[in-house]
Amino acid sequence: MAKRRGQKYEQIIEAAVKVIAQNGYHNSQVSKIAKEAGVADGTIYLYFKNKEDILVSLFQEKMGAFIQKIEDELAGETSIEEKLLLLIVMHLQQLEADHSLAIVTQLELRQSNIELRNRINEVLKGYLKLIDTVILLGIKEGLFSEDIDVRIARQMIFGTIDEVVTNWVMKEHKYKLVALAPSVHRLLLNALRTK
Amino acid sequence: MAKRRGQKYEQIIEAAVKVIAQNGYHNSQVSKIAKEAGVADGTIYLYFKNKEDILVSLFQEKMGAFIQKIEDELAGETSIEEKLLLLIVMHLQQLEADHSLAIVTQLELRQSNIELRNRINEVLKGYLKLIDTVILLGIKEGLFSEDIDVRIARQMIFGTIDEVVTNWVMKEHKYKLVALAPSVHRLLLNALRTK
Amino acid sequence: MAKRRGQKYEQIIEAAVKVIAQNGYHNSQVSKIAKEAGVADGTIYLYFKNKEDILVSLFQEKMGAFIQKIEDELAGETSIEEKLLLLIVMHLQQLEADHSLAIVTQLELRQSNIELRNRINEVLKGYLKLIDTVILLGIKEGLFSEDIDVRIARQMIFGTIDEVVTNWVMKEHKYKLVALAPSVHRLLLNALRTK
Amino acid sequence: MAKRRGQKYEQIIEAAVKVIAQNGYHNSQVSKIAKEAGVADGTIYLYFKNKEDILVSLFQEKMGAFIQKIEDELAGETSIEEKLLLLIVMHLQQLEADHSLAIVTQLELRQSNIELRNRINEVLKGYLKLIDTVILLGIKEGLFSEDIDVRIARQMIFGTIDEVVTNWVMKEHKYKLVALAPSVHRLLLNALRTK
DNA sequence: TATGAATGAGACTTCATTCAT
DNA sequence: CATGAATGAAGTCTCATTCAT
Repeated sequence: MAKRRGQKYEQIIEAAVKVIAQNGYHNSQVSKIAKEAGVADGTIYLYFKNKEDILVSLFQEKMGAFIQKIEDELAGETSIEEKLLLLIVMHLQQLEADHSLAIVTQLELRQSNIELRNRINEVLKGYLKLIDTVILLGIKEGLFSEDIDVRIARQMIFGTIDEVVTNWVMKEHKYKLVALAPSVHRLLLNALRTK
Repeated sequence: MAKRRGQKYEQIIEAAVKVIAQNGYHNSQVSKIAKEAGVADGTIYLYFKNKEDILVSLFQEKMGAFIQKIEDELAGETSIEEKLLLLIVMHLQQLEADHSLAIVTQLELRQSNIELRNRINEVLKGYLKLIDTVILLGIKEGLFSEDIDVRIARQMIFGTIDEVVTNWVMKEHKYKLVALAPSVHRLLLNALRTK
Repeated sequence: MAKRRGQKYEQIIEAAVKVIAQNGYHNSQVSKIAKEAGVADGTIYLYFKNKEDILVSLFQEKMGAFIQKIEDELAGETSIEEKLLLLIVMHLQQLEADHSLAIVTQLELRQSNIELRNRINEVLKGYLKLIDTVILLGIKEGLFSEDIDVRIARQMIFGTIDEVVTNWVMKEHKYKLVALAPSVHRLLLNALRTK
Repeated sequence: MAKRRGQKYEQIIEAAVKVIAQNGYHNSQVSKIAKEAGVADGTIYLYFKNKEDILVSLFQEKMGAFIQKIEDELAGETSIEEKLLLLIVMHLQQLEADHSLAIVTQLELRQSNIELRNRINEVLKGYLKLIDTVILLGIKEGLFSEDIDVRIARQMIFGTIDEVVTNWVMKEHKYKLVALAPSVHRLLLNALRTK
């Protein structure tokens, strides 16, 4: 099986997001995904090595685009403050724009086994590096304190945004997520800013 | 089945922590836990309604003690700064003291289904309230800004500590966890403090 | 899974022989065997490691008894001629007495993969050694020529009897198998006898 | 689908022998044979009705040539003894000359289902008739005993040679096969010869 | 209370065959 | 003639839970 891209590849990824968001990770049989994608069960295996590969690919595709977008936007901003705000806004925005994807990334994909989790983390590394870049730039420009432990700061930024999104998902998207960006931004900026 | 404490009840809980930490959530069969606990498979069902109930009970027992300890200690402290530091230190300390438990709470139990996750969150509420108390007290005493969104602040505090612990677990406990408390404390305090 | 013996173990073996003889090797699903044995599918796996293990065990059990019987009888006979006749008669007799077993050993079990075939051959070794013993004794007593290549002689004896049985099975047991023993005996004896 | 010979037909047959000898019967998918033959999967079905048809055709082609050769050679010989020797020698020789084919005929094709086995036996009939001819001629000429049961004698001859070849294949061709011909010949001749 | 043998539902994946191009 | 992407049926095995002892 050489991995192939193509229309069906996309169809299956989209179907997987939808089916997993709707039925939960452990109740998302390959046959269900195939049906939703409008292909035969066996066709899945022409595009993916196995079921787990669907999930990893899903995360790679979606997260890849996610990171790329943020990266592109960040390049345009000049001030650190705005860079941080933009990062938060876009993170929240992209997940708010796709409820199914939010459910999958915040809840369902975390039910996977450790091995899959590690592969997901591999993909996440790109995003974490982006965060590091902003922190380091902030320190360099004197906006953030030199004493900051970059690793801990990154864990704070990611941990905070992630927790905010997860709470929103578990509250079943009952409120506007992006609206929380300013509060989050203020807190994180405060945390890092030189006093 | 009337739930009942007893020596075997404890034995099974401890066995579950050990087995899950060692074998992973999805490879921790009831029979394995029973064997580790030194009881027959059927005996499990005299003490727990089903497998999920073992996990919820595990979390309740361990987290209950966890929260209680923190609550007790916090009562003794006077300054907000020290209360926050204590909360962080104890959170890290307790998990660092029990690697198996850390693996189970940070990684394995998150592989459970949504329903179980909700029941776990129910247990977590006690801890989150504790955090809220500290924040509200800080605001009341004028140490923390009045503009703070308490919910977001709580999510930042919990999200940050949780992310720090998870990273430590995934790095296989290669460094001292409590040693990170001051850094975490400084960042979080900064975030909340009136400027 | 520690292999257990017991009533169910026997039941499953017998059911397997019957089902395989009736439906053919490749159409004998575990569920079919379980049903015939009057146990649940899962029960099979309390007694056998996997499906292949049923087949190997089946062969070991049946062939073990088969060889044992022949060995016991042979011990009683004195003359080589009669030993050889007895071996042929018992081989034919035992398979004629159990048509299902004959179908399974002559046709169905040979459809198994090489690995299983090797394990089956391992069991067969006991029988082949028995044949060797007769040949060597015959040579020692001067009845059989010293020039005989024991290995080839053994292959002739086994190959001939096996072919005779297989033909009988494929002709659907239309004639008396043991009735052929004298003819087979005469030919094989002639082949080996000093001239 | 009118069956038709042609370059590709041969290619596919040769590919099947090679693939089956290398990968085993149950691991020889149509796609693997197609790839080895250098044609598309679908092309197989322009030359063969289905997968089984490849195997039967393979056996027919190879065995047909096999029998023809032996038949031709036998015609030239005058004495019965030499005819029998020739038959043995050629049988061993042809399989020794093509290890892949030997593996396929002695081991792999026997893993096929009963139906296929029957069709293979159909092809074998030509060979068995050839053996019968030699036996009958021997009896007619007074070299072989009149008491001989021709069917049993044929089964002995074929069973013996077949067993000898199978043992050679399973010992992974570690010794010279044709070298065994004299021993086999002596035994079989002895068996049949008038005393 | 305690045991542990027995149950049986449920899903991933393979691969021979087809057919539109 | 030739291709190869797509199909979809079908089977082994695991493991939470029960219940007779």
